[in-house]
Amino acid sequence: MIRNTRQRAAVVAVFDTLDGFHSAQEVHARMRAAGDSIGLSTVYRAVQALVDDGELDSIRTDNGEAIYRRCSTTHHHHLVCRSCGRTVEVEGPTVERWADRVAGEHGFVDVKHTLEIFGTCAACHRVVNAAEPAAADS
Amino acid sequence: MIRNTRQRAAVVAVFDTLDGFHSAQEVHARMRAAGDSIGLSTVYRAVQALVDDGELDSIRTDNGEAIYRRCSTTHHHHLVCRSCGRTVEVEGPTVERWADRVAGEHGFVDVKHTLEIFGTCAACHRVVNAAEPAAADS
DNA sequence: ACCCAGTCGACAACAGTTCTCACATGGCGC
DNA sequence: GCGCCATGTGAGAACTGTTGTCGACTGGGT
Repeated sequence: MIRNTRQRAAVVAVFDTLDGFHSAQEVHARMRAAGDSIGLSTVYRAVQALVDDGELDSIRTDNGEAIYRRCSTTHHHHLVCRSCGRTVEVEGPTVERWADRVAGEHGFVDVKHTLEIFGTCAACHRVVNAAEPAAADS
Repeated sequence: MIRNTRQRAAVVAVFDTLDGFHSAQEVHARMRAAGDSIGLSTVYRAVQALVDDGELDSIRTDNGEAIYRRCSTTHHHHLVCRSCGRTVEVEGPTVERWADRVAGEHGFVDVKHTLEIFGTCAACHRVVNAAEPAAADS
């Protein structure tokens, strides 16, 4: 039997107030910061249960950390500055359709995708150029 | 300067004889099994160097392990079956253009992106359906 | 041959995740 | 409402994959 505990509800509540992907550790830190006493293990367990239930979506970051998000939130992607980390959320119906179509053509069902765009934002690009005025290396 | 060492060549050689994705640890084990004395750190370093050079392609498995494979240099994306791991390489000029355009609109330069499509391939979907003929759970 | 920067490899350190186990508690029968 | 007990909790240990450290080694330019 699955019990309805304070902690599990709290984890759900956190994801309700957040948009986008967040790691289990981040959620745990947030709850602790908010004065909510909860164990890290419990966050992991709750998050996994939620993924099992299909209420959360999980992917892995580049460094192997698992991040989760509420499924129902609007689907979007991230445009991340590789220098300062600034993130812009972008939507792309074009991409969604393309991904679904391509997957379908290969007989795949229940399709999800992850797309992250990395670049250097205008501000950081200026800085880099200033630091290396004439990049005539080697 | 990048030196041409026995170990680095050996790692490349291993990937030449393998198809599909393989973890650094697996490559290390394989080399050791083949009587090739090499350190785990060295395998990691070699593999990362190869990824930097664009000679290997890396993604993360579901449990956070990094896996690599020899990769054609042409830019493409992966359509991965979340059940059996079967991978199809797909290309999408549409997506490339979309990503560049969106990034440009936000002032980002030197843009790269990662896109992975996950789904259940036709074969695995049949198996799942067979295993749960009438999903009247609870 | 000599030099030395780049490399190697055993091992330690580290981060994220999972496991353990004693204790707490939700929910059911009463 | 009360008690039982299966289930959940939480602190910390353990585990796993990866990265860092550091003394020894070596490829290759001179």
